[in-house]
Amino acid sequence: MKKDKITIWDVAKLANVSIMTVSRVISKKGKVKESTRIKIQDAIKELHYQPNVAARSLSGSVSYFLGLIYDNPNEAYLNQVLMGALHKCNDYGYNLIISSFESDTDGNYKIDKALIDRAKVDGIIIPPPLCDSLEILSTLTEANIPIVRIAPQTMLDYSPFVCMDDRAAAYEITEYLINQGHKKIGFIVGHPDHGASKLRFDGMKEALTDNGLALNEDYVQQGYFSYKSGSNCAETLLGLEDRPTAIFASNDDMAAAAISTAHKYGLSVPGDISVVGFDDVPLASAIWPKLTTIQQPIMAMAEKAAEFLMYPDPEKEKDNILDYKLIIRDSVAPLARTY
Amino acid sequence: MKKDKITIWDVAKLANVSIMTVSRVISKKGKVKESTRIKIQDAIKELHYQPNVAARSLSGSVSYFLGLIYDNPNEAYLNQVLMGALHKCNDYGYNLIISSFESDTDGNYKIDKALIDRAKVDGIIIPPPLCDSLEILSTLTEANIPIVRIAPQTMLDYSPFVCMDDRAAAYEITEYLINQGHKKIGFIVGHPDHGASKLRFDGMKEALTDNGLALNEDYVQQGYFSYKSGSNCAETLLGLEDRPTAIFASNDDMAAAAISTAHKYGLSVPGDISVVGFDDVPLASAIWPKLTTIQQPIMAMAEKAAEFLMYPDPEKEKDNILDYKLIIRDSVAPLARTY
DNA sequence: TGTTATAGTGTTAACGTTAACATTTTTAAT
DNA sequence: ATTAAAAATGTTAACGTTAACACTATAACA
Repeated sequence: MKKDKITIWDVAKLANVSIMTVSRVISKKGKVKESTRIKIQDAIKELHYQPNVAARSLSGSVSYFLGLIYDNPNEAYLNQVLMGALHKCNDYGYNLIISSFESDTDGNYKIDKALIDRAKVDGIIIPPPLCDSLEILSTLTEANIPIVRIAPQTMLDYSPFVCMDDRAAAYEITEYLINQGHKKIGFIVGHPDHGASKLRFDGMKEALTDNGLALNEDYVQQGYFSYKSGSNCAETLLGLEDRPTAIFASNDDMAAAAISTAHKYGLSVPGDISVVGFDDVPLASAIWPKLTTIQQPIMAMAEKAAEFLMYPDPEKEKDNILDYKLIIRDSVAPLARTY
Repeated sequence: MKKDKITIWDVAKLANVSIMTVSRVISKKGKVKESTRIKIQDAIKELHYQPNVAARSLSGSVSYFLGLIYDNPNEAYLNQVLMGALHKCNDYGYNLIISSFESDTDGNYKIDKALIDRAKVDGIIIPPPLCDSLEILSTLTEANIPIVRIAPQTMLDYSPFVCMDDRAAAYEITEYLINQGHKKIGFIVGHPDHGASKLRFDGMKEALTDNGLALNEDYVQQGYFSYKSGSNCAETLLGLEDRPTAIFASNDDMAAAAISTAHKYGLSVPGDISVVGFDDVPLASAIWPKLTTIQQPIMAMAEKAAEFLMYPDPEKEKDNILDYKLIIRDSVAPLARTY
């Protein structure tokens, strides 16, 4: 009694056309008279027909699969990328295949071509830090697979990408701190392998300079984007004789660590010390006080990346710098003036 | 100069057998003499041959795709499920297709059969809360798609599933609190739609009873697993004339909220009040003080679920209750005795 | 009016694999 | 040595779609 799988043939029969015409309608290629298109679309609806990906993929030049590869970045970051890509894929009838590319101890990536060959993906989305690995990029290019990178820092001419202006964002949040009266600003640098770390540091330094402030080397600590590294850096910063009145951590995890370290020292945040982060991951609003931070449009970047791959268009690809947003919450207080 | 796609034919020619024999080797079905198997496997390696999923899927009865559907559960939870499923899929040459099933305002799920029809998945992994929706389960069953549920709370006979013993875990962590001298224990209930909420509450009550303690209705607050709801409940609990000395929140997000609320009240944790959570999401160790909580084997559950789907085996499926772990960190202090 | 371009449609052969059945080879049993 | 059974391998036709080309109507022009 159960209906068998519905194929393009069933649709063709019902609409009284050939399967090729149906194919033209579903893949939006070639010309079909408006009236027949409607007839066919009605038939598709009536039968609840869904084209079979495997067949389309096998036969045609499009696989309807997009790949997303990742190394172990921040979990929340990955999640955002994932959700963004997923949404867009679902919208356009694509599927997303996710695969981890783990680096060996030397930081080299063993390229597992499985993803590539197995599913014949139409393109691959590459978030950081993978997007800055020449090894990966060249392998993919050789295999002739289109890629779109998310927030790459190097080799910007290598491929289409989407990003935000890290430098400008760091500049803005630093200036915000300065406007609140802070002059002694500690900075926790991000992971040296992530190009964004340098940009954020640059933006911060520039804001300092433009406001007539000098950079105090003691106030700069090298972190690695991890909570742990943030703790260590904050430990050093807060242990300083003449400690900063504000700390700018290059991501939220490290900022959260800084807050927690301050608490441990009996310092109130933002009463005794202000802290700002970067990224606006869920953690940022799950801690107390809630973090003032920069909201990265991570999901939007992933959506755009997916779009670029599904509908390549050199024109659109120039519109690839998305807006960040300064999110003011509770972790910064104006500096009480001291004479 | 570039080599064309390598197919089963190339392997067959190199190994000097028919394509069918090669097929038998790659899909591990049917009998092949050991010596020929080796010959073929060598050829596969030499050519870097990767079977084409689309073709296998189209031709055969196996699609090499597993589905994972989700409603918007806790982000960290989903991430764990995802990683677990992903790992196992990659290990066995499967691909994972992820799709969100959003409920409408009435809490009903509009079943989008796209996932099912489009990719012909071999099975679907269903985490909570979807795994307790009869609507979803019956649709999938009708469509004849194998499913494995993660931590379902109802209709346990409906399908294979993996879970942990929520009741026992809640019992154990409550008893831990009691052993630290706490008698006045506040409890923040989880979302009423998640069956786990009731189990955790039951475990808590049972521990109370077994230790000769009575349940104080004022100490029980209804939360919804969200940070916000945790804040509200903690607000009520801490505002009580005779406030509890410990709070057991049904998940980490709410526990984090409770800690943050305590801080806002000028209460030290765990000095003035102890807090425990449930789940051990990353947040649990990213806040200060670090949360004492129950570690759910979420990733392991997802891995097991994927395995069940890829290699169904009624025997193995009986071994489906995974171990939790009480993680003792810094958010609980023994109760100072007061006479 | 015929010619020519073009919009619209159809036919057939791939795509790379597995299912189902067919055949050959090996082993075991008399 | 003969036969039956089992093991190993091969042949062929799907699977559902699109590419490439072939064809037929319609429109546009001289």
